[in-house]
Amino acid sequence: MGILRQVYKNAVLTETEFRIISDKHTLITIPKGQFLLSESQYSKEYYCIETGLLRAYVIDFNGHEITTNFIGEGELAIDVTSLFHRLPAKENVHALTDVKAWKIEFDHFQELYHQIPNFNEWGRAWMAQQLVDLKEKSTAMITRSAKERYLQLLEKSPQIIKHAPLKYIATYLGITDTSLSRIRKEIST
Amino acid sequence: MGILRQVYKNAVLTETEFRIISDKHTLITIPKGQFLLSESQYSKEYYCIETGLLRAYVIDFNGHEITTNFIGEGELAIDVTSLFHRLPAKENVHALTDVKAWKIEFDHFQELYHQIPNFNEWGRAWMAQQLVDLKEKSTAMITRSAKERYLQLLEKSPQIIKHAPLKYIATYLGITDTSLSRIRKEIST
DNA sequence: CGTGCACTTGATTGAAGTCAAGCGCTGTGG
DNA sequence: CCACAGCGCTTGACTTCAATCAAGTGCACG
Repeated sequence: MGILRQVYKNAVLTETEFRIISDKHTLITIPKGQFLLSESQYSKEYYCIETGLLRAYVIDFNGHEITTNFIGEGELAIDVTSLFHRLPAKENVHALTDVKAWKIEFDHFQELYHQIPNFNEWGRAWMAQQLVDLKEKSTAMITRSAKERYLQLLEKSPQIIKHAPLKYIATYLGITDTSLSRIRKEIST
Repeated sequence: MGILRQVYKNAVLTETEFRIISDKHTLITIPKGQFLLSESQYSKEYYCIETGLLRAYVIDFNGHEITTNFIGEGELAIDVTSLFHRLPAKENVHALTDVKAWKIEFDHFQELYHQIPNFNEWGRAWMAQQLVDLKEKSTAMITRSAKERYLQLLEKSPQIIKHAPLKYIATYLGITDTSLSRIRKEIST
């Protein structure tokens, strides 16, 4: 409830519109370890995270998992391609902790999207923001050392460092778990 | 003209709708070297490229240019953040060759976006595709060697390798011009 | 109690960066 | 018309960051 206000806070909505939107969301719980989405499945909904932490990852060409994203409170667990392009998902999403989340069906989302112009605007703004974030991560990969990227993540999202296992954080940062372990050692001194 | 059909080919439009949309575009020419957009400016339009090649880049924290994108025929030169969030641009965009492009004002785009639902859908699909492409580039940065990334670019976009100077391609691939020169040498044997 | 998982640590290797010099164009001004 | 400055690219010598391989520790859990 509170979290939905936060998720949609950048949407310019009347109280009635917000009610219409939030009524389409249902609260669910996801036990630690469970998958919200697996590769090659079709995604039919997205989730606004109320509490807990999730991880999205892909399998690379030699079978290694690469963490592409962590999804925490107030963020959306969504596979944009699968949902909007109606294609099989390339990503896997699973819960790193027990999770409470508000689920919304794509069909409902689609109705609201066409019915409420400011919800439509919100959707575009959200996508634009995703692009910005990803671009920033990309340039950081080029211009920053592994240690700097770790420190940046630590500052920006301490709850990830706190709750996610080292090996998942390592592939998110684009390094091996060995290197991340050494970085931590170096920092703690 | 032809290129606009290509740009909007994934939009489900009636002939009339397509006409309404393409009428809002005006053909312009951009001489080699000229900037379409500079850092800290506000972007008020976007461009569908008819012919030629452009480069987008950012300046990193120690003053180096990092190429974030090349934009060629049938692609869009656009700063999503600046245009949609009405914020100063973080990117610079300039022409690597003489360029012909169809320009459209954001205000016109915005009208069409609200007036033609399938144009709206097209916009969302385009953004979703941008996200996919950027994610792919990100994971390639982690999982592929510099040489592999270069070969991938060579295969997918030979016109970039052909027309862009080595130093621009290097920062796009996340390496130095020295390294790219060595990679080329190695490949040519 | 032992098997597996998360993480650490050491030794070595390797990919790419840095610094610096040099080559071949092009373009411009004396 | 030549001189030389600047740019785009190459090459060599050396360094460095992170990967790899391998062993070891501590802890959770069946």
